[in-house]
Amino acid sequence: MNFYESKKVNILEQLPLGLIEKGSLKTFEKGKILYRKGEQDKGLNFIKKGIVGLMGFSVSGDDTLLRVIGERNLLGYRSLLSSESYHASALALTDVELIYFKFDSVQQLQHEVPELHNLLTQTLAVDLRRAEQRLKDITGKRVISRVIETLIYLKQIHPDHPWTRREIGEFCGARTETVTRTLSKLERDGYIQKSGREIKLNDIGKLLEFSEQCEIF
Amino acid sequence: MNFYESKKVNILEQLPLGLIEKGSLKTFEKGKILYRKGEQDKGLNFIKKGIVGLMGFSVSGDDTLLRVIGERNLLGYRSLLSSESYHASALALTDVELIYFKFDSVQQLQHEVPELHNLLTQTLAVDLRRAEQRLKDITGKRVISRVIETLIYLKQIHPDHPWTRREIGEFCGARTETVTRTLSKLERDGYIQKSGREIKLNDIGKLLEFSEQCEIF
DNA sequence: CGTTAGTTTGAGGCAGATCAACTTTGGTGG
DNA sequence: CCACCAAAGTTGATCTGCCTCAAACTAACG
Repeated sequence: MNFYESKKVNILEQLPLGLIEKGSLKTFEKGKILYRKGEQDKGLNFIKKGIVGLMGFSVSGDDTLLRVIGERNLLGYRSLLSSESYHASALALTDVELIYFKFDSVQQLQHEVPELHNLLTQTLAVDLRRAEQRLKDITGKRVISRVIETLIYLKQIHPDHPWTRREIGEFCGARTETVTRTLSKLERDGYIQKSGREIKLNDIGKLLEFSEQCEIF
Repeated sequence: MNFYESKKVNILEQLPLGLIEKGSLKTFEKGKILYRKGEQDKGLNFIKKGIVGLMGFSVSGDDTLLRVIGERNLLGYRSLLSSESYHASALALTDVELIYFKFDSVQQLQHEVPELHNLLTQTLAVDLRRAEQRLKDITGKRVISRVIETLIYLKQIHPDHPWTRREIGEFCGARTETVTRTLSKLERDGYIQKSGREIKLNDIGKLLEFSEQCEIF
């Protein structure tokens, strides 16, 4: 079980119809900010359509893609459940449609939809594993392994999204130029195929095998 | 609110006496492994005495200190709440005494001690913030800032523990030699005082100010 | 007091960043 | 449908922060 392995969970099943009806629909164009680091808001956002990136922005321009939230997933639960303000900003990586649910407190969530509360606890636990594994990878592994694992992960979440070199780099801690060079090498060695902006992974098993090879001194 | 800021929570208040009596006492010498990555166990460990490090071990020897669990805190809740196996190993950083509570399932925890379940959810959410902020720092900031913030954080958790260069480095993604050099520089510039193996922070505000200065360009 | 773990300092190397110039892609409006 | 343009990607040259290796020193502990 590594960070790039992901089980898809159907959050929708845990959202009672009554709740959904109370939610309000919002739309954001690609590139727009859904919310900013530091803002305080006790609410949940259900991503109906599109992909959202949880971003750690930096003055010097080396932004980090902390988390990727795909369709039919929730956003904002970490802040709600910790009663903290947002620790990062949410960016629309595509055009996004979401349903926003307002809560007054964690207690309300827990009381009104206890199953959802439990599901979110579990999601937090999985997110934490993923973040800590990436923390380990980012210092311990070379860039080629990180790019490979990031490719696999991002493709899994949203196979059809044309992930940019920038996004891949921001996720695994590398510059776009470095990602480009790495992808070129992977294509030369027959592990992937690039056609225009599209990246096709030939064989995930072989890729992971190659990734491990690269770590042996 | 950054990763190195930490609020102390008293878990003990949430542990009913009945539960504590059912727990079993275990002791580990410094350097011993409490549990290993991959093991499966539905239980909680209450650290009665000592400090535990959650470690990401690596064949090449660049280990990562993922989390530090101090006295009167719990360990093992991420695995319990996600129903996953341990994603990292737990290492006794000092001699450790703990009380182990066996659970059959998340449901049991939630049913028998719902307040504890809620507290753990909140803890997960805070841990996730911390991990993601470190993820951002480790790529975006230079080693000197990371060492400074790590010093502040580790000192906060356990002021009296003689944190080693290795532990500091394993926490912030740096080699012991690099940590040594950084600490020497910080001492030369009057920000800290080293006496033997002891590190004294003169002024946390000044340290953080200096940390930010180092990030300009 | 010897042994082991931790610290310090120096010299040299390298993975990946940075800088710069150029090409390709894909969306937009005329 | 094509021309245009901004955004994304590529490639090369150079630089550098931190790692690596090595060797000596110091603290802690049975």
